Amino acid sequence: MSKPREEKYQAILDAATEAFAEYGYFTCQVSKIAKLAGVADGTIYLYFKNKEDILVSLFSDRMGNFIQEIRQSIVKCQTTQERLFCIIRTHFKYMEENRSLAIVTQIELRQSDPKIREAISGPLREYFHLIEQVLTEGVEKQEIILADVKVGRQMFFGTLDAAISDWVSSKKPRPLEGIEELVFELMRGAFKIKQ
Amino acid sequence: MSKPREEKYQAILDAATEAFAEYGYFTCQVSKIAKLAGVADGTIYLYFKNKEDILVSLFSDRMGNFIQEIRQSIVKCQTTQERLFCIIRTHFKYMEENRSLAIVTQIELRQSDPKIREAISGPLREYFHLIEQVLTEGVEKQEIILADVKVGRQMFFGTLDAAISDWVSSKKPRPLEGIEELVFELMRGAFKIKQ
Amino acid sequence: MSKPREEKYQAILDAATEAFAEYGYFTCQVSKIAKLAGVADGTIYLYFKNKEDILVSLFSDRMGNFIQEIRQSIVKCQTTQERLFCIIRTHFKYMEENRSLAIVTQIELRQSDPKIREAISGPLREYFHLIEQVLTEGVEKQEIILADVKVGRQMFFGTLDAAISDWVSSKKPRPLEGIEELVFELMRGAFKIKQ
Amino acid sequence: MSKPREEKYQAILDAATEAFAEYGYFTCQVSKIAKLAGVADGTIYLYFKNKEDILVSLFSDRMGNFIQEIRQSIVKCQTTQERLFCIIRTHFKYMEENRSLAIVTQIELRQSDPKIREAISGPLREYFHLIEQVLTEGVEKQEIILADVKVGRQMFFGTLDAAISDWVSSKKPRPLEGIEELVFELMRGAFKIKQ
DNA sequence: GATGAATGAGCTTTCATTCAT
DNA sequence: TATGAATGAAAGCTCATTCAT
Repeated sequence: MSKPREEKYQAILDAATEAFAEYGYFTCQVSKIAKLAGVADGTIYLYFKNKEDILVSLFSDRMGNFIQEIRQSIVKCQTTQERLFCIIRTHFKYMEENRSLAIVTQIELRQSDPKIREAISGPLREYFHLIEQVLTEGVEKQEIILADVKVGRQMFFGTLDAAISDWVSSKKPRPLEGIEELVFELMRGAFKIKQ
Repeated sequence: MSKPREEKYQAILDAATEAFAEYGYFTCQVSKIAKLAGVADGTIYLYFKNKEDILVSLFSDRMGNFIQEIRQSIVKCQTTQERLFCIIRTHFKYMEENRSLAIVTQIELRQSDPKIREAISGPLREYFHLIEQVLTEGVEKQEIILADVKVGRQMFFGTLDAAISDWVSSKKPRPLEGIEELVFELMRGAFKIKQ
Repeated sequence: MSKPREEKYQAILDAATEAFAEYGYFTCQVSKIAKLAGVADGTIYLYFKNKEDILVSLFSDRMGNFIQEIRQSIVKCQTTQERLFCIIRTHFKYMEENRSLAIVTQIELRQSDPKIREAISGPLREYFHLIEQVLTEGVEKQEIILADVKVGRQMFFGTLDAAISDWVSSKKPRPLEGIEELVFELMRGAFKIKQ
Repeated sequence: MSKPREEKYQAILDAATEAFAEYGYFTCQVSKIAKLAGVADGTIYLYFKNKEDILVSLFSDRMGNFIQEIRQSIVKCQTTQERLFCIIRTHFKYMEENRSLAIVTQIELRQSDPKIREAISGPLREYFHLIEQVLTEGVEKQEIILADVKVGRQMFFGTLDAAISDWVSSKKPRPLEGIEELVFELMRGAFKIKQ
């Protein structure tokens, strides 16, 4: 993609993130995104097939980015304990820096429209898979104790997700940074990680 | 409310639960609910102010029910450990028996439309509060160790929520009943519950 | 179909005929038809699937009617000569009484949009078939001389069609009634009909 | 017009003929013509005022060509009989060699959009006039018998038009060349042309 | 002259809601 | 109370046309 094209593509995606976060996917008109992006309505359709494609692209682009960042962050970690803490920290940091994305994620992650769900599920599943890999490896290396990796992932992700959800819906949220340690402490107990 | 009126009210709410679960709130037309409930489109508006009111009523009615059931179930429990396990079991059992409600909960819990969110948040907050009460009491009685009750609740609820989410979106889910023990085992570790 | 439903259906079809005749299918907005029919835009869609369906229904309804009238008119005829004259007369009379339909026929008969063409071609082909039957019978009974029935039909129909076309596009057309004899006289020569 | 300018002008007209024939005037986007002509969308507007102007130009250019060819072909004819046969042959030959133009003619000849109709009617009327001239002269020279020249022209043109229409819409048309004689034989009878 | 990205007016269609019966 | 035909506002999307490069 050429430079200015890529820039406008990202500008529309940024605008969509903001707009979806504020109004929700269905309540948000395409014209609102266009206005926010500073382009004409029709321009949107030079970059995206339709409204749904904006949402889907938003996910693969932003979530892809997010997962990549997570991946990079754990690469230098030595132990499972470090890896888990690293994911918590990066997850919180990323969402804190991308509040609108966090909201959209919270909101649209569970769209029931099957078409949308399917399209969205890819990146999310990838993240789930990554977490499960870390857990599996931890079990193998006997760094953690865990009877069921899937349930472990559900707890791990569910906790982060619920924390974000609270943070997102709170008017005056305490910084997510402040609860990293608290969350990790719980995980340590759950996974029987030695001090 | 008179008997037959109450019955039709519930019939519409049942229909709405099914329909919202299948199509999602926005994608589901009021006429679909009407058809499923076996009433005319116009009749809906004799019982509900508008489409949004159906969703909101659905939540306060069904979630109210749910919370009441949870409350009843923990009333006979002696220890925090029992209470937590009881919540897990009842939560899973209720959702398993009301799959459509579970789906709607998953989907619409995070509506971004501020009006809807506000209306929905009531029952959910009540549930959060209940969990936090149990945790607080557990800390006070030194039955569990927990640095931050809110984060504890996030982990507790988030885990259940993520489990339901997986269960709901899976074509062939393993019964939730089967993971109660697994989930509880994690909680025991997290909250440092003695064996 | 119930009485009032049928009436409104016909009213919309009448309005569509007028509107298509005046503006052409593509240039005519659905809202114009609705206005002319005295109904709301949305009402149109209670009776027709979409804009195209209006055109298609218009054809099968009106052309069906037309062909039926032609059929009825020739039933009492004894000779091929009478039948041909009868078709000419009825064709002209019908179109003269349904000027808008005549225009729509002229205009949309040759739509290139394949979907529309296909849908429209049915009734027209039926008419062609009817003419060819009359000609074939005439040849068999030796009431006319004709080397090729299809070409004979092309001439017969083409002539009527061109006459209507002129009449339709003329501001001050001479009545079609006035040229029945002239047209028939040409046919008599072409088909070698004995005096 | 300069040489390369004229070439590009014709290239666009060629492309438009193909594209209109395939999709119809309204269904065909300007961008499709541009693509087919191998030029940018904007370039079209350096040669034509707007989409409508393409259609109109197409007609005056191509139909002008057609009529000129007809004119040239009858110039060497001695009798009305020869002239009529010559028109039939040339008409068929030209359309057979320019199938797309034939389609466009069939389709758009009867546009209801008044502006387009008016613009198109010029060349067509010229052709009508030419036919009528031949017929009038034939009557005057007593080579044909015809009560009404206009009706005569309607029959003559209508027949050719209907034949083309069939040919155009048929998947496997018999060559028009094959029906020249058949058509002429009918004309001979209609116009009482002596053998 | 040539380009093609950008524009935005205008279209078809949907669907929550109303109201005469 | 119940109905369901009718409403009409509103939204996604297309595409002829423009204009900066």
